[in-house]
This record gives sequence, C-alpha cells and structure tokens, in this order.
Amino acid sequence: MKKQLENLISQAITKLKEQGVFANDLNPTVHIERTRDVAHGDFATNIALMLAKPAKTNPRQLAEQIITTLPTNEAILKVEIAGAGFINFFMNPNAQYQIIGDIQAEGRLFGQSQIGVGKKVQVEFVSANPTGPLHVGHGRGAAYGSVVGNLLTATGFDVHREYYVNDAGRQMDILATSVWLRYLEACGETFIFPSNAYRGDYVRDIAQTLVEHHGKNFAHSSATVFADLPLDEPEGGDKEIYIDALISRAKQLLGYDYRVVFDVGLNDILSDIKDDLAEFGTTYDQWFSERSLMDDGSIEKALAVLKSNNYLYEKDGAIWFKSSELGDEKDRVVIRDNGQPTYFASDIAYHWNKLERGFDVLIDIWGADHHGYIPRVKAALKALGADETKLNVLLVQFASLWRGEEKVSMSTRSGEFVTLRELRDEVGRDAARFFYVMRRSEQHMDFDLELAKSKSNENPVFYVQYAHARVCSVFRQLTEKGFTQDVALGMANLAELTAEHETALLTTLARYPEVIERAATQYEPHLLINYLRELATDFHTYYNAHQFLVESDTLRNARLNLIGAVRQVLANGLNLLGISSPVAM
RNA sequence: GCGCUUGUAGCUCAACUGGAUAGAGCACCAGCCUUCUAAGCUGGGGGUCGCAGGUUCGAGUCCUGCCAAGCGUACCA
Repeated sequence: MKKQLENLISQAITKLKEQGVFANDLNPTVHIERTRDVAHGDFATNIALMLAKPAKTNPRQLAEQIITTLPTNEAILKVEIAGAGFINFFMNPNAQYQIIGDIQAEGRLFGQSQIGVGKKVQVEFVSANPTGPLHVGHGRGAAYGSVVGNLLTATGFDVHREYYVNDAGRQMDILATSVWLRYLEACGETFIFPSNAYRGDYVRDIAQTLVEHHGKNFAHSSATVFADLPLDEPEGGDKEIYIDALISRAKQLLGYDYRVVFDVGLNDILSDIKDDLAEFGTTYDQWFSERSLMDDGSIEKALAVLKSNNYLYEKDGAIWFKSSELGDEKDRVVIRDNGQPTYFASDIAYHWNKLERGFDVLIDIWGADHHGYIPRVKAALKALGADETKLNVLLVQFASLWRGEEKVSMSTRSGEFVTLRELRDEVGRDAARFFYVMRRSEQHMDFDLELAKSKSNENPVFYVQYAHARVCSVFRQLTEKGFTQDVALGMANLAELTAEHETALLTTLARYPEVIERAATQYEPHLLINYLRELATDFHTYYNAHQFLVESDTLRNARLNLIGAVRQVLANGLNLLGISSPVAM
C-alpha cells in the first residue's frame, strides 16, 4: 500500500514535470509515512514541503497541484492538504480488509519479502574464545546475531551464520596450561595456582577427565615444573611474564603431549558452547577454525599480498602493517619479534577468506569494546585490494551487569561471572532472548540480574505470548460452547468489523511486512519487539472491549478471522525472534 | 590528550532516519472479574529531549562548541 502511494505520487510528479512545474532534473525521493493521528488519515507525505523551494512556489499550492494531477485509485477514499502542506491520504475501509485474506493465504510466510534475493550475506557473531563457558555478556550477541540472521532470511537474503573459533593463540595456551596445572593438583602435587591462569571450576572438571582418560601420563613433580621461574605478581613479579614462562615450561615438559592437553580443553569447552547456543535457539552453518588459517598457509598468503602491495615494513624486529595510510590511527604489528603472527594477522586472513568465498555482505557482530579494531580490519581489506565496504561491523554494547545495587565484575579469568546457562535456567530462554533484543544494540544496557530473575513474570515477553495464548483459548472455547466456525462466511462479512478497535488492529496487521523489512535492512530487531508489543496491546484492548463468541454468525466469524490473523502474525514475529508461541499460559 | 558510542518522564527504554500535540513499560494514585484466561483492561499525575549556539517552512533527530558516562587508545585476544 505504501509503495502504491509512492508510485502514484511519482506519476503525478512526472506529469507536473511535463507541464513545466518542475525542472526535469529534479528527482525527489517520495517518502510516504503512516500517520500518528487518525485525524491525519492513514498515510501522509511531505513531498510538497520538500519541493516547494525548488519549484519556487508555496507548499500548499504545490500540494493542490499534486493532488489534482494524482491518478485515481479506488483504494483511496479522499486526499486532503493539512498543516504547512502535508498531503494526507484517507484509505477506503474496504481495502483494509484485504490484509486478513493476505495473512490467511500466506500463513507462516506472511511478512516475508524478496528484497534480498540473490544476495549472499555472512553473519559472524559471538565468536567468543573457547577458554570458558559463555557468560551473560555473550548472550546479547548470540540473541542479536541470530535474530538479525532470521530477519535477513525472511527478507530473501541467502544467510550464512558463522562462529569464528579462536583455537590458536596465547589465550588458549593459558587455558591449556591452567588445565594442566589443575591436572597436576589432581595427581597430588601442591603449589600456588598462578594469578593469571583460568580459575573457573570448569577447568578442574576438564583436568578430571584428563585424569580419567590418561592417568598420570602427563604428571611431573611441582619441583620440576616450578624450577627457576620468575616471580608471580603477588610476589612482586609480573603475572604476564610468569604465565608465559609456565606455558613454555608446559610445552617443554610435555612435548607432543601438550597438544593432547590443549585439545582436550578446547574440545570440551567448544562442545559446551555449541550445546549452550543450540539450547538458546542459536544455530550456525559453520564453525570456522582460526588454526586452519595457520595450517593451510592463508596467513602467509595474505601477508605476502600485503607485502607485494607495499604495505609491510620491518621495525624493532617485528613486521608492521601500514594501516595508518588507510585510515587507522597508527600502524599495527602483524608478526611479532618472536616470529609469531598476531591475532590481527589471522583476522586479516579470515576476513579476506570471507570475501573470497563470495559473500556480497559481511556482517560482524562485535562487543563494543572492540570498536577500535574496525579501522584496521577495513584498512587491511583495502590494502589487499578487496572491497572493504562490504564489511559491516555492528557493535553490541554491554555496559554493566548489576546484582541489585552492586555492580558485578565480569572476568573469565577470575571465574567470577554469571554464565548464559545460569541465566537461561533462571529466566528461561524466551525471556532471555526477548530481553536481550529489546533495546537497540548500540544502547548501553544495565542488566540487573535480580530484576531479570525475580521479576520474570513482569517481563514483556509474557505480555506478547499471552495475547497469542488468549486467541488460542478463544478458538478452544468455540467448540466447547457449541459454536461453529465458517471462515468463508467470515471473509464475506468483514465489513461488519467497523469498531474502532477493529480498524486499529487491521492497520497494525498491515504494518507487519513494513516492520520486518525495516528491522532487517537496518539490523534493528528491537523494532520487531516494539511492533509485537503494540500488536499485543491492540489485541488485549480489543479483547476487553468486545466479545468474540457472539450469536451472530456473520459477526462472530468475521471477528474470528480477524483474531486468527492476529495469532498468525504474533506467531510469525515470535518465531523470527526465536521465542515460542504458547497455546496456553 | 585523541577516537568510538551514549545522554529523552523518578527508573528502564521508544520515537517510521528532518515532520503535525515526544510515546510505552515499570513505579505511584483511582477504578474494572455471575460474560471468550485479571500474566489483562480503563482513567490520572508526571518532560527545559545534557547545556549553548547554528542550518530551514519545521530539529529529540543534521552542524559546531562545551558538560557528563561507558569503552578503546598493546609486539593481549
């Protein structure tokens, strides 16, 4: 409907151009809006206000000209000029009933569109280091990413969801060493656990499975392990230097077995993450291994291209990338003076790999603390000769976690964190997902755990689900009370739906496809949440104002068709959010 | 210091990307269950859209400068 009106206005403008009212080179974008106030009709456009100046006339006079030139359309009841020069459209009520037929015909597909057909989109999200279970901070990215993926799928895009597994690098070495030290404790050794190692209980669990499968094969005396090491931080040393020394010691003492310990830790945690996300309703098409980029030479290849494009140089024994020439604030190291590639080097190779796979759009969903990283990744793609504009980085804020009045410090290393799994156990998957996606992603979020847990019944997700359950209940009551349903009879008598609440519902239902399109193209799932809350409000209001199961066969069936459509749209929307649509509550 | 993000009701957040009288939910006050689920509905109070300029028919939205908060500013990931 919106698009039809845009077309009509465009036609009118073309005619006015022919009549010489506008210059021919004027190509305004016609913008049709739904009105906020019913007194302003159903739709409005500000086109006359926009064009008054270039046409050298006043807006109201121009609006008049546009209206008289407008092609006739039976869906339009009347057109008015209002305010400074708005053109308001009042639609024919009969045209509004059409939406119920559309919803019935399209069912679960209602609201989907084809705007993305033929475009391959890759969405990479969460990608947390497999050094521990996911915590509540990762939950927002998981919920947001999966809903963005669902929305893009619904609008016709070919969506590929991916998790980048950081299965290489220093953090994983710290984990492997932590596991090994807990393993040594389980073997009876005693020592002070390093301050910078991973202290969570899950590390002990992994060490225990190591004992069960490998006995004391990897055991060494603590005297050997800790011989001639620098001091840890509590003793006045540097915790980073200390842990690095321990990592070297582990590799030296374990030899080839180090890889075994490493992989047991990695696989244990990764499979836990996979289960956790699957239970959260977040699935992936691919788990992409960082280590594979090292093994297959992708990093060397990427660096070789950067070098041949003259973007690398050597300084202080390290290899640097001239990112400052391409919009970054300073140059970045890609190969450390110890010969090891940096995390950034594998990320260059990874993003290049993504583009080589032929995606038209790359969406990276990152925690906002990584924002400083954007310019250097884009610089790298540019330097590789790739199209860096295909990369869209969406930042998800996670400001602060509160437990009542107290701020909770979140650190995977210290083991003091609330896991995503704990959150799901407390508030449930539906409420957790709804809560995470409720706000704009860039918005800082105060996540009060006490509130989310203790007041879960006040969570707005129940309000929306309740509307769905109520419709289902009405249909159950239908047969219990001896009424019959006749869909065709209802369709033939939709004109009986003249109450204010009913026309309001029809308008809201008609907005659904617009909301999906907008939420998808803007990557703003919260728009869908807001919409569903409005639809639920319209329904609850209607429910309280009118009886659906009335004696009149025509009116009853018309109303049943209307609320059936409401149920369908609620279910479709909740489904995109990965939230269930209960038939009873 | 510099960069990114944010600042809207007591609290948590919206506002169709520059439109008409800035809206919801909590919280507070007053009402509604012999009728389809009261996890609901109706009504009420509550605002200098951080501050000051600017752009124009029109600004919460755009530009500039301040103020405040979070994050970043590694040969960590």
